[in-house]
Amino acid sequence: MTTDALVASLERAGHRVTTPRRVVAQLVAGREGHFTASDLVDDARRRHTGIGRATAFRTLELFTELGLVERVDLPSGSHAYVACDPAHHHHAICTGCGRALDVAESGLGPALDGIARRLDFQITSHRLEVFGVCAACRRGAAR
Amino acid sequence: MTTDALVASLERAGHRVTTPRRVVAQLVAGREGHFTASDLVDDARRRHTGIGRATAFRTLELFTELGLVERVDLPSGSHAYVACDPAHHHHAICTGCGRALDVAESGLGPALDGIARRLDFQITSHRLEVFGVCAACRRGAAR
DNA sequence: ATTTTTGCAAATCATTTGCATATAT
DNA sequence: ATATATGCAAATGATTTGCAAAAAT
Repeated sequence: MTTDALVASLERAGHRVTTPRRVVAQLVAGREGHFTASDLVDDARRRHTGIGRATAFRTLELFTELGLVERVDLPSGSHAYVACDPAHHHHAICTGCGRALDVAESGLGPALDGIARRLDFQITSHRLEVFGVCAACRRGAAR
Repeated sequence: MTTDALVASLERAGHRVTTPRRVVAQLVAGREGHFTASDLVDDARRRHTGIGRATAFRTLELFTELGLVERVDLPSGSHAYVACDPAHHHHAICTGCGRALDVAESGLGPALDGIARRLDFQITSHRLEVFGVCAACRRGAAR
């Protein structure tokens, strides 16, 4: 996800393109793995952007609404964000490098159908988070 | 999950069985749906148990470690707990009544295998949360 | 006796909000 | 011009921690 793509989406959705939002977009685009809101705030301060805490949170919230960023809950219980494609999907989060790989939806359908049927439960939404080690980290770790 | 079962598990795991822990066990056992730690603290105060905030959090953490209670992340992003069987499983959370139904693991395996293969990702754990409306609430709502 | 647990109050975090000012349209 | 967005600092909420006193083994 590039800075430009983030900014373009903002504009397309009718939000104002401001300098602070550009900066946050840049910080988000520059991230590899997942990060917390506070990570981003620290990042902003460290780089002497004049971005305030509130703006960082608000912009992150906005990006989340637009589906440009997704909020994930780590096993530790803390909240993190990852940049992502607007299409619906899930993430496989590598515990080695923190990167999030996109998981295509396919494959889950039958399992969800089974659950719905067995429990007589009408599913309206679901969330799958997969944790593990990515190929690169497996190779790296074996070094 | 009964108070006794919770207390018995505590004992079995070599933790001291204290009055505050009994009380928290009772409060947990008395809950129907999911609840936050703060809910429990309020509950404790309302009933004039002498339980402090810290104890409530610590006991909840202990129960979680023992697998007697599970921490779930609601779509809102807030943390909640549900009493549950120690066996590994997931929950289907009803947005109507807040109750959590147990989801047997079966059915997810193939989907996870597919994900692991497609992404070349070694899965170590995963979390599935399903949200929707249970049969009782559907009937109730249709009343 | 000894170790674990408790309650309290204070500390720490994360996140949100009010509001006057600044900025994008 | 006007609506929207910003920064600040203060408010809020959730959770954790230090520590002396209390309770369980």
